[in-house]
Amino acid sequence: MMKLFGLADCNNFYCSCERVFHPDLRDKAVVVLSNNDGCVVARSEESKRLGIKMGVPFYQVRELLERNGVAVFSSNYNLYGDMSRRVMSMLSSFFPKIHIYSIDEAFLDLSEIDDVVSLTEISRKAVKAIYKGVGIPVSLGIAPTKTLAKMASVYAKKHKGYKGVCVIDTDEKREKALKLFPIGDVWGIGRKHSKKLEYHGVKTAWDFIQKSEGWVRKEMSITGLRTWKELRGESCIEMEDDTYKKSICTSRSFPDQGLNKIEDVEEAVANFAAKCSKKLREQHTVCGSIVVFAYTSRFRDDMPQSYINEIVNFPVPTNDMQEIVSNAVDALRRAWKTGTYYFKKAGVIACNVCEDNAIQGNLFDTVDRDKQSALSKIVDEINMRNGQDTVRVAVQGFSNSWHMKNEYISKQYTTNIKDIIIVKA
DNA sequence: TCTGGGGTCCTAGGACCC
DNA sequence: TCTGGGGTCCTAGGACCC
Repeated sequence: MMKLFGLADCNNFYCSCERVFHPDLRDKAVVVLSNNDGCVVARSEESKRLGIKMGVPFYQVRELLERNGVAVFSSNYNLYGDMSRRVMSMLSSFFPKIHIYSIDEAFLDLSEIDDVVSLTEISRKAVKAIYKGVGIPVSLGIAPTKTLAKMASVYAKKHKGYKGVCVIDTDEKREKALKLFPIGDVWGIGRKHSKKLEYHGVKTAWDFIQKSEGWVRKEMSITGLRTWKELRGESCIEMEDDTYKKSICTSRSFPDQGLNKIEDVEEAVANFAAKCSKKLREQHTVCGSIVVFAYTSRFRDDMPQSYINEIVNFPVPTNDMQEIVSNAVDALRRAWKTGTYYFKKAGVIACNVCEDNAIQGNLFDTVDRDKQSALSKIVDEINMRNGQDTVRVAVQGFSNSWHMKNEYISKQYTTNIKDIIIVKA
């Protein structure tokens, strides 16, 4: 009996989400833009064929998109998050142990299953059911290691004949798959390593595993070696336990030229800090410190540059909104330099995150913790019932100067009652 | 003119100690 | 002040992922 991993990957996820609510776009070119409509972050197959690259700035391809009648959407994370939850919940009804890896991917623990034939059948059933139930096409790869399962999912997506499921369970299949797989597409091999490997004559994943263990260790450190071993069929990356995030970041770019007034940046930072505290509470953790950062556009060498990076250490780890927000704003004020700078991006990072049941008391701690955490909890509840940010700390403000631009946003079909779709009889 | 957001892990090098 | 080995801890930066 062979231990196997599965990887379920939603095809062109954001585009597929938009298509669910625009069935007329099912075979048309679609792209989804990042926040502020800055870059292209998702492309349908048709858009990829037009030569639109991942991450390209929107303004550089705007004309090409218009000329080809490509449907353009601003990113709608409420919608994608909700669709993701639906896909994951259906997946876990077919496979008992899954680990959600990203908004559109999940690893499956298939160690209990020893019959590959029935496994393939179940997997095809799952793919079919998710498409029927949620409307999202999913590709499923199955193999003895996570890296190979990722590779298998790419084949499952590329070749219709697989019916959404590709299994690499023998050495012959593995060799064939590796020989056809470009080294830069391997999970764990990024741009830098791929360039270096190509320089050394490595074009495919197969070429890579012909290199010696010592060479790989020396040139690519132990992470590269892990990828090498996984491609050879030796599993090194196990299923993770569901744990909490070790750092939590909330940040945004500001539209147009950016913000130069401290009040505006303060307001943004206050909101980022509040959001961080909420994320901390949601995963039942506290943070020992935060970093407040803000910087000007690196693309504008004609304008003065500034980089703020201010750390706050808390006497006792906290997830309290009031405490995190006021400290973040103080830190920004402390680090603010005189002069005119247009800040293009800012954010708050919560660091030294640990579980909230393990807080160590501190002699100099003066805040009433129980009272504060009760307050935060009430704030979260009210916001959940009545919509985001119903209750806020004063400095979070209501001005609109730092908010995002999203000209092409679709509606909140699944999460906002006002936008519920109307079915015609 | 307009260039995303949120993570993890590893390593090298500096500070500091004996 | 210079010389020297060896250890730990921290941080910045790099590389990767989606």
